[in-house]
Amino acid sequence: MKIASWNINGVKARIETVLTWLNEEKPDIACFQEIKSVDETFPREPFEALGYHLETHGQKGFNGVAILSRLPFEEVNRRLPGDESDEQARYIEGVFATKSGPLRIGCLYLPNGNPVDSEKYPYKLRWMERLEAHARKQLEREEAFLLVGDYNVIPEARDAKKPESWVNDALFLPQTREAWHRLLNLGFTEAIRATNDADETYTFWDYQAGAWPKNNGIRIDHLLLSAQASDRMLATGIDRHVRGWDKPSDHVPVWVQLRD
DNA sequence: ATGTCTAGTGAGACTAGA
Repeated sequence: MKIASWNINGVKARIETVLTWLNEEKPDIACFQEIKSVDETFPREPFEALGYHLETHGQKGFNGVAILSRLPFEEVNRRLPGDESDEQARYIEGVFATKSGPLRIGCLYLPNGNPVDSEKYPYKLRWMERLEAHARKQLEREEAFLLVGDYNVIPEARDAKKPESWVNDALFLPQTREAWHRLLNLGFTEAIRATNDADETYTFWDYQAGAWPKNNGIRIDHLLLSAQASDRMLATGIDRHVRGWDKPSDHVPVWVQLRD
């Protein structure tokens, strides 16, 4: 089965692009970030018409996450635990029954964190601590567990065309990458890098300054797999061509195929 | 070439967030 993640940058502005991609790539499960819609006005019908079950966790104006699945949801959890005062819609988790046992997928939109001298950077780091605590707890289940989404983390210099321009950015600061490595070191496999060692492997190109035609990209969308999930990994991919379509998101889909 | 896009507000020559 194919599990994809994509920051779509607004579901209403992207509906035709997203439907075209779903018809082309036919993921079994698709995790979307930045839906920029409240749950009540999310355009459910075109996705349900393609046979998807759909669970959303949105808010007004920005952020927001959603999971589409051909399999029915056995369980849905909204919000990342650890801070009841956090109002930002950045995490939704679904559980599905598969032939090989339960499959648990967390869909996350990790805070950007810029500017770093504002309250936004400490919020990002606290959010990463909460994600690590949640991941540690869920890994104890010893299930196939995936944490996928827009991490807003550039793991290494080779994950940016121009790493020098990111050295003081919240996506690449040492504290950000340390938190990323603490998460990975709980025992996750980073699916893209485990299967693709190529340079210039990116998932985001800014709308500004001709970033796409210059291939001035960064790799910030990631698929983290528990041991039980990575044992079933067959293939991964980045749907880079989608960035060249009309009305593109600034991110492209990333996906992993698991043995059923 | 710091060259864009989306949603919200309320009607902008706007703002926030990314």
